Amino acid sequence: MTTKAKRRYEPDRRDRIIDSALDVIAQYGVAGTTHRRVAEAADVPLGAMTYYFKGMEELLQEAFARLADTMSSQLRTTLEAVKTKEQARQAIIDWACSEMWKSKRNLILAFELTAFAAREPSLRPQLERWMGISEGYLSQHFGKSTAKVLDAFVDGVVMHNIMSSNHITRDEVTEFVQKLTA
Amino acid sequence: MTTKAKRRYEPDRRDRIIDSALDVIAQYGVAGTTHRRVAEAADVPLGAMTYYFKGMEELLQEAFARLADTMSSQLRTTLEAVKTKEQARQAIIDWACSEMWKSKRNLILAFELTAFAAREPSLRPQLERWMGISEGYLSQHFGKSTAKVLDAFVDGVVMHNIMSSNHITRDEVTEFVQKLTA
Amino acid sequence: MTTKAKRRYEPDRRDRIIDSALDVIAQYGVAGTTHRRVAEAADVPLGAMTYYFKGMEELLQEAFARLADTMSSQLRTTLEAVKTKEQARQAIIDWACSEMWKSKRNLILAFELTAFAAREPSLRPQLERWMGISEGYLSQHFGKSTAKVLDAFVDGVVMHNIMSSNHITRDEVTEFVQKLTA
Amino acid sequence: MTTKAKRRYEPDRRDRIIDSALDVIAQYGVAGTTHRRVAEAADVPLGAMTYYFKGMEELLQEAFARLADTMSSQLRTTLEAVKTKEQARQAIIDWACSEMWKSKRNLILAFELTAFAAREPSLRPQLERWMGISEGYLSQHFGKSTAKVLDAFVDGVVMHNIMSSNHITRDEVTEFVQKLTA
DNA sequence: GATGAATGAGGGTTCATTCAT
DNA sequence: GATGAATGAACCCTCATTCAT
Repeated sequence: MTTKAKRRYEPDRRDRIIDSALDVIAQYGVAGTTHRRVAEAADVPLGAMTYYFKGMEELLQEAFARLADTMSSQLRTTLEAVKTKEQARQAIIDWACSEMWKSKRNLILAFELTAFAAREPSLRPQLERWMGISEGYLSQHFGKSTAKVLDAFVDGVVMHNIMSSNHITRDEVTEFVQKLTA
Repeated sequence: MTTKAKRRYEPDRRDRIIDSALDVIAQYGVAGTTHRRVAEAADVPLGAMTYYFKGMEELLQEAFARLADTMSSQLRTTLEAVKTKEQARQAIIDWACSEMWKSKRNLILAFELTAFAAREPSLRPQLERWMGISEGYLSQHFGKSTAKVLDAFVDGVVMHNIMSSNHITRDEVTEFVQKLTA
Repeated sequence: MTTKAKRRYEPDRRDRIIDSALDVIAQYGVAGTTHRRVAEAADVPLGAMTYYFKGMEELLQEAFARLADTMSSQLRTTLEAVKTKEQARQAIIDWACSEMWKSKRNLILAFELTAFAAREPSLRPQLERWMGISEGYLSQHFGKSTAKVLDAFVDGVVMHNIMSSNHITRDEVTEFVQKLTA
Repeated sequence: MTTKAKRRYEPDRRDRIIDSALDVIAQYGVAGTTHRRVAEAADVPLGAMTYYFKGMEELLQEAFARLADTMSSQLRTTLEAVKTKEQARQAIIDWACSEMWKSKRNLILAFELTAFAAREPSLRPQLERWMGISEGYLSQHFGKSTAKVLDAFVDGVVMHNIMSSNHITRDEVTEFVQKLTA
């Protein structure tokens, strides 16, 4: 009878909380992320926060872990269909210019994650694995050096395009990927 | 015997506080940066924090402004002696492999800054100016596209080398800078 | 042995806090009323203050609202049994010489309230309602002018008797109420 | 050469500070009266506050003392020309309806003062003297009882007229003063 | 299992006051 | 004498966390 329906039998509350945590981090930064804000964003009672997570730390770690997972799998999806060197070039260009980076949300999260991971050793493996993905795929088609460098190049382009208003176009990316992999 | 010395008439305390703030940010992140921690790091009384700065916001902004300034001027120093295209190549390689990035401190700060600036529009200009420096110098020797891309490449290398344990060597950087600027 | 008892599930804590707030205001003035002092007076943890009240402002407003309520209802009790003009005279005299004003507490609070209300428009309605009560009752037995004036007279007597040591006696009050209502 | 002229040889700075203190009290209440606000209102350096006054307490006391003085002397001026009983009646009516009470400033100050004096015994004598003034003059023309009561009546009228929007008119005051002094 | 009322540590900030100049 | 830079105590308030239900 009350306006606020009781909320029971909700299997993936934990998941929803994690997603909401990422939203809150994107909006307020890790600095401004509080149990209260996340609870409200996820529409769960405050008590649920420490019921599902041992503490703020655990929540942040899981949130960033999920972020890394999500991005990794997107990247993987882009890369795993690759058969030829030319497809590899195309895939890496696609990724650099992906829609994913059009919204600032993901990049902000990536920066927050990076800064956070630098202080939270437990996140390092996840981060390294993520960063290793493209190298893994790329090294099937190019040398190891080229793979590393291509990877770094893409990261740089993404960062550059978000931070600066002087964008690098798809054509420019294409041109230089050609040069790097000639 | 370390009694609390009276501490008056100390010029450039403001400066010391800003430096300490950067130290604290590097260690605890913006999230964990508090007046109390900074005050202790700078060895000034708590009251000094809001005496010298209108509030936490102002302190963070000035800290990041200084960071941007410091890095900018280092970068400028590296680049301004450049006369020939070959020197430009060398300078950019030097910068990518600079000692500056050996300590995680600066990179962590750069990430915190970036994430913070994304939410603090007042920091954007400073950040953009910083990011534009190398492009400015590089475009005197290469085309505009190449300048942008070189810049992104260097950022990517730096980031890659900090985040991943699979480092890109100086030789590799050199090789690919050659290719990009051929 | 006065260890700090655990103190949960205590109904009407909010009420006790409000009462304690009035005590503190009476003793230290609004100027000297702090969360800490009230918390100690009410024997509740400091955190309870802003848990039960959005802020100091809300606490003060509720405290003064209660004061007005309490006094209003006492006044009403005194007046509502009145049937005849003579009873009305008696009631107003009773009120002027009421025990309520023997303790300075209530008068001090009344002054603090008045001064506070002058700057806090949200309290005005409550204050006006309070001031209108006796007029309402009195005007059933005397003219409107007389009601207003009787009201003012009583307020003046009360104030005078608290502030000055040269008291107005009950007999004197009686005599002049007779003259005013003759 | 600076825009802010040095301020020297200013004989009555202390006085100006006291006046400004009353302004600040009227605007913010004793609760909101700080050295900084008074210093700004008086346009004196902050350091002057504790140079001229031992502390906030002393400042408040002197401010309220001056308030009492000012009001007393105005009252005295109104009353001292009185020769006949009729003039005394007129004078007291004038005072009750005086312009002084038209501005809320003075009444607010009076309330703040009263509340403050109740807690600051050192102000009591001043307050009693003030309250005794009109009685002194009035008792030359009426009986002691009547004098006391007239005094209280006037105070009540003033208070009523400020606090309530249901004003007592001059005619009504006149009518009841006649009754009280018949 | 799940909740939300309750707590107290610690946050940013203000301010009366001190004291070297 | 007069100042204002400097201090630290105390302010209000937020929040992660606990625990009785």
